[in-house]
Amino acid sequence: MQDVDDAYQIIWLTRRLFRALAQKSDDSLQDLGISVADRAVMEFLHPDETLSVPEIAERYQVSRQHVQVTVNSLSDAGILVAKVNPRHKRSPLISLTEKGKKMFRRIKIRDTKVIKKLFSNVPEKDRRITQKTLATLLAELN
Amino acid sequence: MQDVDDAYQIIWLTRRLFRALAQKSDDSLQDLGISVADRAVMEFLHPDETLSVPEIAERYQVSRQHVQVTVNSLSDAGILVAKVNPRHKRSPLISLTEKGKKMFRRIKIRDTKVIKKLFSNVPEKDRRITQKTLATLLAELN
DNA sequence: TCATAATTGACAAGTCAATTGTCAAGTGTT
DNA sequence: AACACTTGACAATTGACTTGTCAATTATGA
Repeated sequence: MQDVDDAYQIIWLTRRLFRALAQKSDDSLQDLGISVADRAVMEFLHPDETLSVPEIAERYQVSRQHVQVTVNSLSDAGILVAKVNPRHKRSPLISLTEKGKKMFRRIKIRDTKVIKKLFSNVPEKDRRITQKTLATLLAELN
Repeated sequence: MQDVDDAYQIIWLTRRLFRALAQKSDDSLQDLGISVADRAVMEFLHPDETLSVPEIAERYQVSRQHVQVTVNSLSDAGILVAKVNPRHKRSPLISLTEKGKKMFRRIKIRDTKVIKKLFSNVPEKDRRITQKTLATLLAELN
């Protein structure tokens, strides 16, 4: 079973890592008053994407209702704007406001610092292979 | 920023993969009537570990209250037993019953099949590197 | 073109893994 | 014996989702 062993470990580590990362991410976003889910939505729109809610949901692979809620709350906070969608009166196009862009830039700068430190012991080649492996697994699952 | 790019991707993929795996895991465990959290606890006890609830919590890196709840429900289901702990009257030692062991063996066999298929396009060397990288990252976070 | 099907926003309720807090019983330490 | 820690039980809460339903809008295909 040697050959399945690493595979098992990878799956287990994914679970653990996810939780540890979510924790860290949460802490880091707390002072900005946004959640991990908010951040994810912002990522899809940064810097200049213009998408409808269902489009974001599709890329995020999450229910449109869920995205709707976070988009609404980010709009209330002045982080996103809805512009009229010529193709659909009921489904406006969402994008980041200036405030939203500035905020996301700040988030990314902070993240980059943390990530650099986090990966300081992982050689470039290993990063590439890991990235490729995880991407393969995700593709396989879909 | 090329050097941070793979790192970003790895983190993002971890999120996605986690959700996809949880989904899959959930489906696969459904007919046995156990949850992903239940499965995780069983894993710590399989095949012959004997641990108190706080000990499981520590290894799982999760609150003892959370473990307590799942241990209680698995005990009710006859999957775990509590034996008197000579060192602590209030904190019994938990282990798998025969039924629990049999169930976990079944789960593992199923998982192995799925995992083999899932990793069929990932060469052994890449698995090793990925496993090592994720372990490094997790260690770094703790 | 007109009926029917699909998409969408809003709202509601629920799920799942997990957390935090509190209490009382049990333990260990000085 | 006094005090601080550990533990199980119970309760409330959170965050990131899901599913379901309704009514408005848009797309389609006979």
